[in-house]
Parts: sequence; structure tokens; C-alpha cells
Amino acid sequence: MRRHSRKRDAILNCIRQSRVHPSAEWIYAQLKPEHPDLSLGTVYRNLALFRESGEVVCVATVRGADRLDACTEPHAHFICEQCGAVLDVDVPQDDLRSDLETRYGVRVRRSELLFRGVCSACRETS
Amino acid sequence: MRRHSRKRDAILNCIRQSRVHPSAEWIYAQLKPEHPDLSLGTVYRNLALFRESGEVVCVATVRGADRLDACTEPHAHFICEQCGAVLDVDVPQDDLRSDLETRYGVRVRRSELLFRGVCSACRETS
DNA sequence: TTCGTTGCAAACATTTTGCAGTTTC
DNA sequence: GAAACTGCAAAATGTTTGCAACGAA
Repeated sequence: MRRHSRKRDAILNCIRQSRVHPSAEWIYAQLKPEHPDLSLGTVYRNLALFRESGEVVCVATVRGADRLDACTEPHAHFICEQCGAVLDVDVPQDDLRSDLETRYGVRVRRSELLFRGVCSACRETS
Repeated sequence: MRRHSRKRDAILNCIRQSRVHPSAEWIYAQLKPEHPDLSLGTVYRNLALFRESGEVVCVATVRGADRLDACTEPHAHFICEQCGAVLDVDVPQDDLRSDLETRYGVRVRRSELLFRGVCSACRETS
């Protein structure tokens, strides 16, 4: 049975309010000033809970670190190889998924559509 | 300047001949019997070279470990959440990529299209 | 009072790196 | 012989876990 916890709320809110598809470390750094006794272990433990319950989803692994998203609607992402930014991009995928299921006999539960390259901001400054 | 090396050849051949999208550890275990003095560090160092030169590509990160592929043609993958298998699936993506470039002003260099779920083999045995 | 939650530090897993010896050219 | 390559072990990085103290119901 899950109880109420201030830190858990803060972690979930942090993910929901951010648009950066944060890593565990980023969340920790973000909350630390307001919750000086927060520990990284707590962040990870709550992230595990959120992922189990489906409130949060892992959308990519960038340079070894998982990147999270509280928007669980399937959508694609673009990762800038220069600045590490993770951007939402709109790629309709319902057809792709049902197509795969019929052609390969698999059950598709989630998808992780990543495009990597250089974002428009980094293209300008180089 | 890159020199010739037996172990490097063995590592690249191992990736090319396998169909499992191997991890570094898997390659190491595969080659160890025939190259008893092989070290995991050498595997990683050569993988880094291959990735730099484009001979090998990382197609996914499964349970923390990078999975590699010597087939560098862009193609999509299906990951079985039960058995961890990584399968090739055919998803045409030229249109997706050029579409993204025009809509978002980004440069797409690589794509990593992952679908996760249950493979047909695991569906049958459950 | 019960049991979920947390801080802390130690343990883990994957990957990287420093160094001294070896191989390739 | 110079420079690339390697084994080995230590370090770095991201994540998990054991335990005793804490906090919510």
C-alpha cells in the first residue's frame, strides 16, 4: 500500500513541470535546494515506483543515463548529439505499431522512437 | 593510424556473424575460449573505434547494456521485454526522417526505432 | 503502533582509463 | 624503433540495496 510522501510529490511534480526529459541526477539537483535532506536513493526509488505504475516512462538513454517523461502518450523524440537535449517530435505511430503486430506476430506494448542528430540551435552556433 | 590486429578482426567478425545484436560482455564470452588472453577492456576499446568509424552502430540499450549491430543500414528493432531478445523489423523510415528535418530544422544523422513488447516465441510459452 | 518511506553508505553493473609490456609496421 | 595495441586492475558513472531511523495513517 502506497502512503503519502512529500518528497514523492515533489519528484513527480518536478518531472511533470519540466520539459527537458530529465535524468535522475537532474531531478535531484533541482529539488535539493528546497529539500536539503533529499537523497539520490529516494529519487531512484520513487522513479522505480512511477515506472511500475505507469505514471512515468523512460524515453531514452543518453550517455548512459535514463531520461524520463511524465507524458505517457506514445510520441517520438529527437536527441541532439551535441548538447544532449531531448526534444519531442510528432511522428504518428499507430499504423506502425499495428502493422508490426500483424506482420511479426508480436505484441507491441511501448515504443521508443529516437532520432539523433543536431538540433536547430546547435546548427546555428557552429 | 590504425594498425592491424588479430583481436580487432575477431571482434568485428563476431559482431558481423551474430544475429543477436550482441553486448560487449556477450562478445567477450564468445571470443574468450579461442583467445584466452582477451580482456574486456580490449573489447570496449575496439567497439569505440568501430563506432567512431561507423563500422558498428549501437541500436539499443537493454537493461543497462549497449547492444551493437554491424548492419548500419537504418532499420528498426523490436525488443522482447520477457527474454531480452533484439529482433530486426522492417520499418521504412526515409520519409519519417526527411519529414522531421523540414518540420523541425534539425539534421537527422541516425535513428533508433525501438518497439518493446512480447515476441511471438514468448507469447506462445505463456 | 504499524509499516511505508527515507538517508546514508556500501554494493553493483557497465564502461573507461592509466600504465607497463607487447605487437605491428 | 616508433606508435598502436593489449592485459590488468583501478576508477568512473549510473543505479540498486541493506539497515536503522523517521513519518504517515
